[in-house]
Amino acid sequence: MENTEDVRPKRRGPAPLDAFDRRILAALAADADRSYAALGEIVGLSPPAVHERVKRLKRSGVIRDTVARLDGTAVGKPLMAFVHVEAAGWGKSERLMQIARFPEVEELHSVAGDASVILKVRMENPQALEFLLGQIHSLAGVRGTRSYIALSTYLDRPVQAEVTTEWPNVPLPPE
Amino acid sequence: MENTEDVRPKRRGPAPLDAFDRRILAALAADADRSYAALGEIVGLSPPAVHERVKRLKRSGVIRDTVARLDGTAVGKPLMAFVHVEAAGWGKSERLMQIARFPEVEELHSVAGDASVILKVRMENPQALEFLLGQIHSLAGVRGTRSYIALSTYLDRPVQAEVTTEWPNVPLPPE
DNA sequence: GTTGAAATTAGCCGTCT
DNA sequence: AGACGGCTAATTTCAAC
Repeated sequence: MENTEDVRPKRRGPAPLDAFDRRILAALAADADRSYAALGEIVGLSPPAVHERVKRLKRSGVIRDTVARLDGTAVGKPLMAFVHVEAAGWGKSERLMQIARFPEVEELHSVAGDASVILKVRMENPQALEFLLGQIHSLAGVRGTRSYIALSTYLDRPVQAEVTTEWPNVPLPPE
Repeated sequence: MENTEDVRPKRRGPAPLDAFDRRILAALAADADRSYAALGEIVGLSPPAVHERVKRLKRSGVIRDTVARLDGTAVGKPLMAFVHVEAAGWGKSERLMQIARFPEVEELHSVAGDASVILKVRMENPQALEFLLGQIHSLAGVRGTRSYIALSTYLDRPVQAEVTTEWPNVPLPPE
């Protein structure tokens, strides 16, 4: 055979995740406070094997980081809101990025839709939100904002490793 | 003295967080993969003292859990979107709650504003979003939805223990 | 990937400051 | 309430198979 080594050299892009990887990721996304031994029991591997895979998944960036999730109310931020920012020009100005410096701002996305940027913020009270909105409005090119204050949070979980497979037509099991 | 024991018995509500607690929470929210010895160095306490506090913070619920945060694209969900659901009656129907069963749904909040419910979803492709929107529209009382597809995510971090104190007038440091 | 052993670390006493 | 010492059990980590 000749000339096969440059056609799809080995694999392009990141290594695909096998069933073991998926199970490890699902387990760690649900609770990262687990020993490799416990993980091994869950996914069906030995502790060193799990350790090896976790190390690889971290290196490759599949696992971004592992963090403690705090209770917003307990740390003095009972008020959560999404803020839609409508920018005149093109949403991503360097100045706008600066609002990420506020610890109250947790997420910042540019989006397609009738908003240029969506922020997720969490703060002490409405006054703090008012102040932040003032800061945003003071930026050049900001046409307006719309805020959606959370009344209740029914679900708040990290990225799930699982995907919906029974597809289509899983007509939402009644109750 | 008489009759002082029922007036503010000791303390009501959760114990307030002191400066050490704040530092511990900030460190763990940024990276939960730390030994108590390392944490102690950061916050200025001995390992046992840190251990004691972390245990208390977990018991009291200030630390909800510690999780691995996965890369959406790497797990096959490159498409993130916020979906606003406008419900006819009162947003929180039991049926609507059932969409939390989809692993693609990460957050579900009822909000004040011109949307009854806001969902954060992450999925494989637009077809998957179309399917999910179909499921939502099939629910009784759903008047309509508006979707905001994320083009770029500039910030995505957990609840921060810090709060903005230099307040008001921190005019967003120029670059 | 598995097994088995070594080096760290976690977890838990006391007691002292 | 925290520091310190030591102690045991558990976990991480590295070795060989």
